[in-house]
Amino acid sequence: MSVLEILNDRQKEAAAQLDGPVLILAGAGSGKTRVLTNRTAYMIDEAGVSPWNILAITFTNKAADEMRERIDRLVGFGSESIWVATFHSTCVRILRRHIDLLGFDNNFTIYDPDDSKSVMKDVLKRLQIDTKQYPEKRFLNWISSCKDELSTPADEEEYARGDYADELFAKVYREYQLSLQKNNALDFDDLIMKTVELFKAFPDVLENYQNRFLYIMVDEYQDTNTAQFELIRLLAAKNRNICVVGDDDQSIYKFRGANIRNILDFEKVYPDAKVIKLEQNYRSTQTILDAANSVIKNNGARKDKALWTDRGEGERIVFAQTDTAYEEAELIVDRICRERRAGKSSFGDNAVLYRTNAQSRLLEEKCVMAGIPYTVVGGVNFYSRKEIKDILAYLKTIDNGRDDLSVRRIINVPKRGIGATTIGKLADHGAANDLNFYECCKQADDILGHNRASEKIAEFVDLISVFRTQSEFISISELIETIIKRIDYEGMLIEADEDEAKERMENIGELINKAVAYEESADEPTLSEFLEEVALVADIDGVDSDADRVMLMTLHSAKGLEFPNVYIAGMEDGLFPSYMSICSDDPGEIEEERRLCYVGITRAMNRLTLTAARSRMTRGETQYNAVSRFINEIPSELFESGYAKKSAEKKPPNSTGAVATKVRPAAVLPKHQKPFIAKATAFTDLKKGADINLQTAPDYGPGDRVMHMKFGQGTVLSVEKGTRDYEVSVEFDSAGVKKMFAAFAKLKKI
DNA sequence: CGTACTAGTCTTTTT
DNA sequence: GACTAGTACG
Repeated sequence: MSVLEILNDRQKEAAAQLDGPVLILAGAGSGKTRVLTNRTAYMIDEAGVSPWNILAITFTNKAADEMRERIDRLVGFGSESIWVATFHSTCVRILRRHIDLLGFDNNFTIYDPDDSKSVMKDVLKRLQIDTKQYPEKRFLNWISSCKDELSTPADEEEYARGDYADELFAKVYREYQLSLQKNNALDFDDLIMKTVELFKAFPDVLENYQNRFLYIMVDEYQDTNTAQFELIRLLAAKNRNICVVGDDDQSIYKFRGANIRNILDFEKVYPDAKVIKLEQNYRSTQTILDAANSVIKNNGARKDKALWTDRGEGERIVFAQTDTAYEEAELIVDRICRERRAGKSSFGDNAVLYRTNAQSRLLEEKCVMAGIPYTVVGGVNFYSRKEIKDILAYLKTIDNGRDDLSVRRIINVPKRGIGATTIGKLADHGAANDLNFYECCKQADDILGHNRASEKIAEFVDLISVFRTQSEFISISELIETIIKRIDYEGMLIEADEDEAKERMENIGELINKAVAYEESADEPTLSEFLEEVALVADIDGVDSDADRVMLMTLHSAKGLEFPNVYIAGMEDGLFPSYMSICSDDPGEIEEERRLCYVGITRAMNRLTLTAARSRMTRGETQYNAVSRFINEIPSELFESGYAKKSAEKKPPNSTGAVATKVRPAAVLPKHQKPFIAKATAFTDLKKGADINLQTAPDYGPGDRVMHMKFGQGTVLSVEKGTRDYEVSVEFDSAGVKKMFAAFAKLKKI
């Protein structure tokens, strides 16, 4: 049976059209991932395309992993040699090989926004620019937009001509780039821009990739920016087999440079493009779709679409307004508990979505009080935690001594008696003699004279060189453990704050787990590659959608996901749509918020609950907000009666009968928990398939008690033989049921 | 050189 | 209200 068999006619058409440019306009819930995966399977199994010639680009690692897994289940073999990756990791992969052509070292480091900020501070200080008048953020945002648009410092200088402010910006941009280059570092935006630069400057390199990627697919095309558009255009220029999938109504990343014209004008750029619309929605009830459609139709320029479903009317939408944000959180938590007690849903069926991360706090508090297991997506990124950044700075220093930022971060962590004066002297010397900071440390004796300070520096240099030597012989996880022990990081944490220390050490434990997982999944694990994977992790990537937990996240993070029950909190004018968008002169800003609302509504499969509070605390001040205009855009007959009253206490009528509310579609998300980032496998080729080293069977079996580093004690439920490893399912006493690979989990029988 | 306090910022969303 | 960066002082 053909892999296309299970698709509907439109989907089939989209999947079977392999040659030439293809634009798939895929409405929310119309099965676009299914089309992409089955299209790929069709290429390999039925059209004789080599997996090696396929490139699939997504925005998040999570999406990439899911796509690979689903393809894997469809094709017999070879899926591991498809290049499935995010824009950023694709570019890193290419730059690692060729960036020396642009004057960088191939083992460059990737700076996160935090690092970029430090560099910017330094630049502004050097140029003696008053940060009160011109805050760093403004420069950084502006530089980021330049890079999204592929504009170089030279372009900006040219453009500025005479205007003082513009010239200042251009000068800062130039200085900032020089600083990065000196540190042998790239920021996130550079990854895309430099790759385009590389392809334009070295056509032979580009051709090499054009010859490899005969078939290119891009997911979430509505969110591409100019640089990404150009990257794809270049790669596809020779063979023109480019298939893009997206939904202009779900374009929600304009603030990050996404250009909605990329999808709206696809047919202008590729006049011979085949355009296919997927309009049948398999996710939501008619009521939910009606609500989504009635909101989005208030937007101007959009591709005409009419989503429909045969799932029936379903339950009405609930709207509830409370007096305070506190009560709002209570109401939501209350409903979730009640539903669950009534056997109508499990915790994992529910997601609470909101506009701003700050809203998560109250919801979290209420969940804790009610004893509800929950997961917050986003907020403070795991990798921006202090302890993680410290350890990573050690690793970066060991890996690439040219990264001044990392060296300076750890030179006095833990305290070694090396102060700001000493660091300043070394940094000045470095700037004057064009040396990087670590080199100056090595020559501290000459620079500072032989004294206490230079002795301390020498000790530090020794320490790093010992680690460097060790790193040649031991694994990354062992290296981390060695560092922790050698510098007594735990002791340092305990001294700083005993209560916090435990949690911080647990986070480091988690980092070690991730290092182990990486080493297991990579062909030839290297420290550089590990560091780059870690740099490109998104909040949503590590989320396990199968755990029975309520999910709390921003509307942005929710894109691409679906849940039986969705709550959208904070439906208030000034919060959602945001105050900024309401005040803006550009009506496009409200339209973007409306698309965000559309995304939120269409996440719901069976039931949608919208809530608002009359007052809430923002920045320590109480604000009184009106009900969101988006609520008024939904026809009142779609709401359950009792709308706008204190409908909290009112029992929802569940007599609609048309739709069974307990149905949990099988297609939600892949089953097994991903061992961290599987991106490394994205680039392995067929060699690996031939050389499968199956783990030896674990020494435990169903019923045995085992111990896990992070989750503590638990009971083994099952042990299944997978393709590369044994997949173990364990019920932990405190953490619930987890599925994991035996090799990564390092379970100990007890 | 290290600590403790203060002032300022943040809150729109993120690879 | 929380966190951070910068400053003054021991």
